[in-house]
Amino acid sequence: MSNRKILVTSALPYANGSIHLGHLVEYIQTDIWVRFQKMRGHDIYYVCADDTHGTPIMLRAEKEGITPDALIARVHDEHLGDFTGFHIHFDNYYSTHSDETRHFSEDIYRKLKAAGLITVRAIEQLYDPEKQMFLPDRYVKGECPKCAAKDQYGDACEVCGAAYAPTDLKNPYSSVSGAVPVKKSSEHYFFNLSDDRCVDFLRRWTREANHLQPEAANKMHEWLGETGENKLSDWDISRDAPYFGFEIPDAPGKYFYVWLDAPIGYMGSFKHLCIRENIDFDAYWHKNTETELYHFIGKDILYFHALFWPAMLENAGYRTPTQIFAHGFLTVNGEKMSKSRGTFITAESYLKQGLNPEWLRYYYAAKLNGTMEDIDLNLDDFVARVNSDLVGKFVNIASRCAGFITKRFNGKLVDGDDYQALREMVDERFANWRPDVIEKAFEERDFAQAVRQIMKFADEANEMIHEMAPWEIAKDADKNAQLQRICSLGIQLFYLLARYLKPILPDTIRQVEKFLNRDALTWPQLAAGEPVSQLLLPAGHAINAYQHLLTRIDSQQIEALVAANKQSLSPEQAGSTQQTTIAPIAETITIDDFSKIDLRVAKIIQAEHVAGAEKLLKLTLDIGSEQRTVFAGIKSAYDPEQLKGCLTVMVANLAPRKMKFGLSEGMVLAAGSGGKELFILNPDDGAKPGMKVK
RNA sequence: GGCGAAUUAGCUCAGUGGUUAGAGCAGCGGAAUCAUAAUCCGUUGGUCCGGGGUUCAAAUCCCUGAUUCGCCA
Repeated sequence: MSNRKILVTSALPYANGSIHLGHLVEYIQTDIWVRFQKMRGHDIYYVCADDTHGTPIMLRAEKEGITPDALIARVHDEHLGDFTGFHIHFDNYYSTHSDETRHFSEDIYRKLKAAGLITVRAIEQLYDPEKQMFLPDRYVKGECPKCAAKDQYGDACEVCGAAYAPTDLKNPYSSVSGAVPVKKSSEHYFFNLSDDRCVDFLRRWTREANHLQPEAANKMHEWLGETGENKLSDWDISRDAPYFGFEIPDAPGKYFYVWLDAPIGYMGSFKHLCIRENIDFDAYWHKNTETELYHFIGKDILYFHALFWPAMLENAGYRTPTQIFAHGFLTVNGEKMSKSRGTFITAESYLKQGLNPEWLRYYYAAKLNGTMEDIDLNLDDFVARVNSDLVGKFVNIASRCAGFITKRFNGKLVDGDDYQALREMVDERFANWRPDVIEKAFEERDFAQAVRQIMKFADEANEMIHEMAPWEIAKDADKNAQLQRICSLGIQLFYLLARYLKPILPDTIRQVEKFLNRDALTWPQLAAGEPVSQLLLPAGHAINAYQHLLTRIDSQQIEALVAANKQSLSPEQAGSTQQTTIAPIAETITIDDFSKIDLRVAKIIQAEHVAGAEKLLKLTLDIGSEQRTVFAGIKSAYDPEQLKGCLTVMVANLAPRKMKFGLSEGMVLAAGSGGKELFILNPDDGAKPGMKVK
């Protein structure tokens, strides 16, 4: 196979937060793939960096009373430490706040400008007069224009889900200073993504040469629209001072938006590596290069990597990525990671609790299949799977054979005719053991498939040892040769498995290399027609004494990990929650006003989903004298089944209202802000349907 | 509201028109004692989300509904 020249990146983690298990999906996925390619002898570089610019970094540094440079230097070290702890090996881990990244940002910008793809126009935004800065959407809070919920961010309402512009918020305030923001106009620089040159190029690029996974290509097609449709808008790439980033050439007080220089950070990091190791940068980034460039990313940032980024590169005269590999999100126990449940687990805490990073690497590998599907870290399954596969199956093979080899044969595996017999046995029994199946799965990032294959062979190896029962043979001194043959076979099979597992378990396999007295294991490669036995250790090879390679996970360790990551709501958070949920008391009314409302105890005799309704449940209520149909907006919090037979309270004299799904004859009473926070009223035991509530 | 994805055994997942739907783990019964209680054999377990359709044949293709998750408005 010819030597491929490959450059690989993982997305740049933001320098404003710790690495957690969700991040690690991507870095572990990338690292496994890179190690696999390295083992096969390809020239491959893996670069990454911290993404260091933008308002959040600036404000956080200010809050901590340090400079942004000091903040990003500290976080850089933390991130790199976390990655190293998980055996993620970068050829370079750099920072976007670097001369190299500045150079390419300016270079690309100038080329786009020269091509007439940059325009300047004034836009109006919210401005914090006290802090004297423009406010990103997330830094403006106020009341939702639709549902009036308080303390909502400037982009979307967390209560009703409405999306809007920050200027739509009622009673807006700056979450930086608390001041009331004012509208202010300023000039912004735009990359003309809607230009035909970009749109036509992207239409082509997103569809051809497997640049994107099929699911991703479909999504891009949705964003691009049909030919003739112009769905893309120009991209605002500038931000006004004060901003931590690179100032735009010839535009004093204007800075590149962090998302412009983030992907350019890939180039910056690689350039830095090139200088250090004397690599030809242009060979990898020149327009007509035959080198390969792959970006591993999360599906959330596809937009930037599959639209903005190739359009920028293409129009600035650089090569575009060979492929974008997007993965899904991580859930823990089937749910979003949650700080209150303790499933928002940081990389640091995992390592600090003394858990083996390779457990996680293996588990992720067993789940990753190269698609954009989310993957679930089920903690019980994690313990069972790792213990069973790695300790029970894989490591056990070495453990159960090595003792005899060391004690009885001084570490020496069979040679001569016995070696020949061993080879024949392997070829007969493992004729289907073709490296290309596993190799193809690794290449396609279908690690789950690779792991299934590898474990199937581990199962077969254990079965084979069991059939030959070396512990029986060992009792008969005359059968020494046979014993050595069986145990040599076990070790040989273990050796093969170790080679396949090396990209996933680099540290364990390093110990295996010592145990097997071998230099760095390479990828098993068989020419067509060559027998599997070609891959074995040579005749008469001597191994070292076995020391155990991997321990099992104790589920108590997992419990401790979750406990360590469990955050009870801080007083501050609890306070703000209260603020949002306790609405002010309304205007005083008289008893007569109240008595106009006829409240009745109602029994829910039927509750069902309403076809096509997002929030409604259809309830049939018994109020003694009659039955009523009521559509209630409580679907987000209640399952129809759990409501059947319950008693609640309804407004019985509310004017009926015609809804899309039928007539609603009253309403049931519920408390709460909405979503899951919704609680219907229950009368105390003894209440009967129809009773008046007063 | 529009678009898309997912839904298969207790758990995690294979299986894109072809025997009676599979694996690993868990469970149950047994064997074994080389191995860190690891291993091996046997076995229980399924409305393939529901309903309808196409077909000689459907987990698989089509329609429809439910649920979950995304993206867009």
